[in-house]
Amino acid sequence: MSKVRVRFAPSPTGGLHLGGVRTALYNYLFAKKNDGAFVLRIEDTDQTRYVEGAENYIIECLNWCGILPDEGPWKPGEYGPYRQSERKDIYRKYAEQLVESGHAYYAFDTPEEIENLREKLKAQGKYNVQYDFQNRLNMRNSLVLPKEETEALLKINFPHVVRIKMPRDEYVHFNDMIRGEIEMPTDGVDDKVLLKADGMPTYHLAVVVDDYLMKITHAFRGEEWLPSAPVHVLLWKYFGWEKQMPQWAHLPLILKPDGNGKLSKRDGERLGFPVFAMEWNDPKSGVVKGFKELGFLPEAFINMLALLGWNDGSEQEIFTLPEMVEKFSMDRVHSHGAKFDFEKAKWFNHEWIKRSSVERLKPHVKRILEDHGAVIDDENKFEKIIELIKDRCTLLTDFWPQGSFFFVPPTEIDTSSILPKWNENKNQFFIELIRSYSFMNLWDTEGIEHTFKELAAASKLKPGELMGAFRLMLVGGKFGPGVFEISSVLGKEETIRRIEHTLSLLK
RNA sequence: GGCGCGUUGGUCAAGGGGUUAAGACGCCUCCCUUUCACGGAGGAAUCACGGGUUCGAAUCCCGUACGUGCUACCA
Repeated sequence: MSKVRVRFAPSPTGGLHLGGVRTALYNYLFAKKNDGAFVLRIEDTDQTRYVEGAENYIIECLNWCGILPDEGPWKPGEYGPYRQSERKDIYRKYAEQLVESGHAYYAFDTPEEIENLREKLKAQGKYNVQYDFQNRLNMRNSLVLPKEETEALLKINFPHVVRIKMPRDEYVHFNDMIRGEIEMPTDGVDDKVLLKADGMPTYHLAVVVDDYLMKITHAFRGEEWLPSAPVHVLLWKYFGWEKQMPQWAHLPLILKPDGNGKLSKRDGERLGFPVFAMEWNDPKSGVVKGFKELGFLPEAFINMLALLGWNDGSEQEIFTLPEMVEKFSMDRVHSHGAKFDFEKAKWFNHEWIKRSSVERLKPHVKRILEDHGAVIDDENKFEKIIELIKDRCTLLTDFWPQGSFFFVPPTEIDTSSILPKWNENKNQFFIELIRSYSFMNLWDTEGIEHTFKELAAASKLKPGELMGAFRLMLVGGKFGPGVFEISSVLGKEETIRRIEHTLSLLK
């Protein structure tokens, strides 16, 4: 058997959304699992939808996810070029080959003429308004025109397209790795344009020619392609490449969390969660944040995505990329769509943060804290802080609200929570605490706690009555790790300073 | 409208003739913690509907409903 080769073939038309990343991920997993090659092919045949910068952005996203392809426009292998626009000259020859063999034809109809056909058929009450076997003989194409006229039109380069001549009353069979044997009637599909008037191929022609030329063995794409699959299968057959046709797998859709339909960029804006992997700056509509900017770890992001439509049959939900490579199989991918659940996505991230080492988290957290103006001058302290608060961070961005008090004294100290029970005894306790603390030489958690509790006992106060206040002084609120640990990280001077500050507020 | 694909708690899902129908998210209760989380123990909640086949159906078959996709010189 020949070497496994798969491809991810996005159009550079905008941000890379969840569904796209998942398709790329499944391609990656399948390729690695089978010791094959993962190819990136840019499908930029629609020049009207082309967006500057989208290609590099896609590569950056894949890189962030850790699933960079083995071949692609930036890293050519032996099957380039990897942009379809740069392969333009290849396609015409194949389209003409099809015309010669009688499986395709030239069509000279202008867009207006086709529109007229649609209008006419609609007026007749017909629902199937298609350029197909029922109508093609009424149109201006090489099927009805005399041979000389066709040739004359081609000679003067009259705008034309090449259309496939879909057979009538036939069934196309093929095997889908997820859905099994599929049988589809050819009647339902119209005579798809294969080569456009501008000389560019449509998806239908390009995908077949390129998959063939690039020796693709397995072709994975979204479920939305299923209805036109007969066109592609027929093309493989008409070209005489049937034996090399890749194994198909049509991936389930990722759906909106609430209503119905495919997840779209708009849904993210509407429901308040990202749909892109990384921030995308659209030339027209502006900047849209991605999972990365929101504080997702790439490991968590792809883990979550992989499980949206696949599982290994066990109860395991947290997988590293190598684990997924090992466990992945296309026949365990679902045949039905899944609604995206942002809450669950965040759970994956939380799990990953909890399980990640301080070392792994360090660069991310450092960036986030420094963005808020924190100065990290003590590596040991910094590591200790991460260790102390990582369990309570769902997103990487939470490290700031959860840890800012380590770097900056709390600006808001809500004394109202302790004021009702505040009295002179407590005030006196903290005054003495400052004194005791100032005499301490070894500033460690145990010592801080011991001193605190001993003094509390001497003052005939319960530690519980005092710790809330102590926490408030250090943190500014009712949250965070143990107070004595916080104090030990903060240092003696800073601890005393914060006690004094709050005491002054309570006067 | 036509054609395709699908349907297990609110969501992700395991299970593919005999199960008390796993597990996870979310929600609720309790424990731990003199904070907030983490962690632990519980709880509520599911086989779309109707017919078959079968001793027996969530599981196989047929309908229906619902959802979703396609129906472009877009991918």
